[in-house]
Amino acid sequence: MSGYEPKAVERKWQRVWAEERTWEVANPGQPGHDASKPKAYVLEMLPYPSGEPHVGHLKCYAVGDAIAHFRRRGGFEVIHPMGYDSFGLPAENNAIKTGEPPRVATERSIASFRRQFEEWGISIDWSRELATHTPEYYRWTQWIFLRLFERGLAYRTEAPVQWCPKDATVLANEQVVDGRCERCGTEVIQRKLEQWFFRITDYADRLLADFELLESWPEHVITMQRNWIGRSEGAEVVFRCEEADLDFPVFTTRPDTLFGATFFVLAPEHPDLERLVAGTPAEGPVREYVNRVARSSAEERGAEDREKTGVPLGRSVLNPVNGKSIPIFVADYVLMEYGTGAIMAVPGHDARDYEFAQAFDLPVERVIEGEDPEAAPDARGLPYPGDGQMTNSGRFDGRHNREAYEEIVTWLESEGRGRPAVNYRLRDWLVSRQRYWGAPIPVVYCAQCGADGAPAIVPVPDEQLPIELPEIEDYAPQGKSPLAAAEDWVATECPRCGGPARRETDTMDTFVDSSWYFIRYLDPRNTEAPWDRAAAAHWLPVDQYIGGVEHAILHLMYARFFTKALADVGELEVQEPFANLFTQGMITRDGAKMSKSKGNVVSPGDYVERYGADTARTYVCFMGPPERGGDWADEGVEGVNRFLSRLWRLCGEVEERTGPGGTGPGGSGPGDPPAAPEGAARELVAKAHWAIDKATRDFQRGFQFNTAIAAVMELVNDAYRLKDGLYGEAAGAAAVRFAAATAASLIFPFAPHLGSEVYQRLTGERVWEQPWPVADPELLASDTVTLVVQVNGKLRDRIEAPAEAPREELLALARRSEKVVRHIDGKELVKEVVVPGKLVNLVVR
RNA sequence: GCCGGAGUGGCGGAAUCGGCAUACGCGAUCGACUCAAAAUCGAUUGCCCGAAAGGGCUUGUGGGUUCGAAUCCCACCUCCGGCACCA
Repeated sequence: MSGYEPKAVERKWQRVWAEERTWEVANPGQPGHDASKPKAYVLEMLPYPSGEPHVGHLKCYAVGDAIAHFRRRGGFEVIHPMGYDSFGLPAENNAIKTGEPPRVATERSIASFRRQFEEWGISIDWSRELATHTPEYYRWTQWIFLRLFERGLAYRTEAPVQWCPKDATVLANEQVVDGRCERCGTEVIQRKLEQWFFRITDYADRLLADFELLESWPEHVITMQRNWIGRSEGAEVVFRCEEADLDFPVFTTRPDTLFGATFFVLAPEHPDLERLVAGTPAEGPVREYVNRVARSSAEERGAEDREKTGVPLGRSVLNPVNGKSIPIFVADYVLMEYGTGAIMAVPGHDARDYEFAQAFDLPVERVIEGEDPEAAPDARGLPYPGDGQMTNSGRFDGRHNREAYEEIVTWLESEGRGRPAVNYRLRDWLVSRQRYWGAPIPVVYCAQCGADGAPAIVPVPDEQLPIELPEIEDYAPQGKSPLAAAEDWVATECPRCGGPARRETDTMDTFVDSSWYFIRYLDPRNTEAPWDRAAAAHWLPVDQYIGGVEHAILHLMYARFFTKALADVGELEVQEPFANLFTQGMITRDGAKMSKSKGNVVSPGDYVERYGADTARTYVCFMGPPERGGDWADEGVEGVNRFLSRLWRLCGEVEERTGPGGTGPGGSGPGDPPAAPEGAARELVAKAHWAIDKATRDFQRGFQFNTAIAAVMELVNDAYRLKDGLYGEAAGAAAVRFAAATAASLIFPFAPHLGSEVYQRLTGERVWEQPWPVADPELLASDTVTLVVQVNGKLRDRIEAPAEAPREELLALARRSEKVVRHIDGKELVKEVVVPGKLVNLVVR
């Protein structure tokens, strides 16, 4: 066995795994299914295939694969599939630029991803591979759309939506970041358009409540989703405008401050504005203001510290609690998207309303006693957002606001002027896109079936699915989907009346595709149904999901919504898709996010080529705790490569000095530890058991791979330190062989090729077929311990002491120490603290 | 502003229950091997004083609890992430 040449070794084992289909698992009832084992579904987020995989992919799949291997050897039947999220804008934008059809570029990229995953040696069940852009897959995406449509969970309506002018498509709220398109960074504009939505808001409460059902998710991901859903409890209160004969409901979380409402504000987009000011002197100024707001960007409007602007309407509403008439304004600090697009303004107890009142010289009234010394610019200590005794509030005066809260709402309800209400920040999920490279929405528009001049929306029957994407020439969007140009495809027959109809030309957001792929893996070749229910019931939920934290809201929330909706439709038996979630941190280079423009992109392929996949994989797991980010350092890669080479050479030396590993079965065969080791042999065998124990606990405790790998490094270091004194006798040689085989076994989840090779050479066995090793508690314990002796809490000496020594003996040992004597001599001993097996602390004065 | 997370050697990081701070890796220095270099093997490596023995200091800052604090409590500072005119 010569020097460590990863290429040949890695290819050798990859061929074995491919030929023997080592990582394939069968569904219950199929041949090859092992019903004796508990199942474990280990899944990494599927990649979006664009270009080549980057280091983020390497880390995600290296981490996931380590978990999959650990679970397999822990006795689980592990399903570990792979697929591609292959619809989406980048491929289409590339098509617009180059004329190359998106399918061609996408499939080329998929081939490249698949090749690299194989080169990395990821243990994937390739029989379950899928790609979301294939008709075999999106047929069922469309099928699910129809189930949601039947239930009223998919609907089409006109609404103000976020439009990206560059990508010429609408975006989901979640895809707008700081007023800009998440993908291309272009400022989005608001447009009023007919679009398709999924009614995710119906599930807001369940999405919140069912965090309870999750086993282990990072707390911050749950918090982010909770904030995104943004549930607030309060009341809806109706303010009446007599002059215009209009009722204005508002949402408030503070009905206890109703008596302090001194004005009223509508959002510039409020539909009743026009009616309120038509033919009045305010008409001109209001229209001008609304237009100015409409022209301003979301970014400008949302800017912090922005001065409050607005225009009075010259109209007023009645405060339902005291009948006071208060003026109406239009102002852009009120958002049409939240609540009812109208607010009651309580400047005495709300900072924003206070600012507006200052700018427009409006009265500020106190209705809650108390003050906030920091936040209050006003001499009276207003605005005061806190709690306290009510005042200026009619019959509620003197009551504590929290106590009176419900009573006020009940009273309003009895008057017909209000009711308890809950509001969410979450909006319905806008799923239609005016783009080509996505799953067509399976409905047609039929004028004949329609009424009042509006065509009817007719769903395509299941048996006509999939509605396949037509081939087209020009992928550039022109404000409507490029599909609209495929006239032959658009013109169709109404499945209901048989008359002429036109197909929907929008396609679905790619997040729809990725909201259910983890179920399709369970039965990926089914042509009769999206999945077999028994198969889904067996494998779901995903036991361990792994991916980037950037999907904390979008993908993870959509997938949760889909799972619940599909359970409601009767297709699934679980309420939550992912029982445990692990989010890996991002790898940076020179402290910066990798990007082509910065020229700091690390290509995994280069490192796999130079050092081998095992080194690259082990390195990304060794950089630091995998949930945290880390900076890529070439020196670190070399350090890991050095360690793997050391293990490799140790294996070669063991073979040379003690003969080749047998091919016999286990038992007391090669690679087993000596029966009763003594001295250095015992020390090394004990170290191996320590490493087993440490690595096992690190795996179980949140995947602390960096310290698990460090433990194996320590084992190899000790083997190097001790080996030359051990080869001479049989027990010593067996100890070295056992140490090296154990290191191979423990490193296998990270470096599967080297782990397999070394383990086989030393033991004749296939490491992945061996159960995960178990540490022998007897070898973990040692006869003596290092007793730490402190004087007044300061370390003064370390003494070897019998592990089981009683308190008195430890104290005697401590007091006898010269180094200790020096510090206690001539002083009064005040206290003696003894922690058996660990430490003695002598307190003197 | 609100909600999370984190501050430990020259660097990445470890210390899992309040008990040896700095495991492991990188880097650096020295030695062995070599004609030489690389590779490899071995030793040293928190800071300060000291020739040494030894002593003092050290986990963002300041205080507290405790025989004992990186770890618990209080106040503050800095950095990172998320949300942000959400009524």
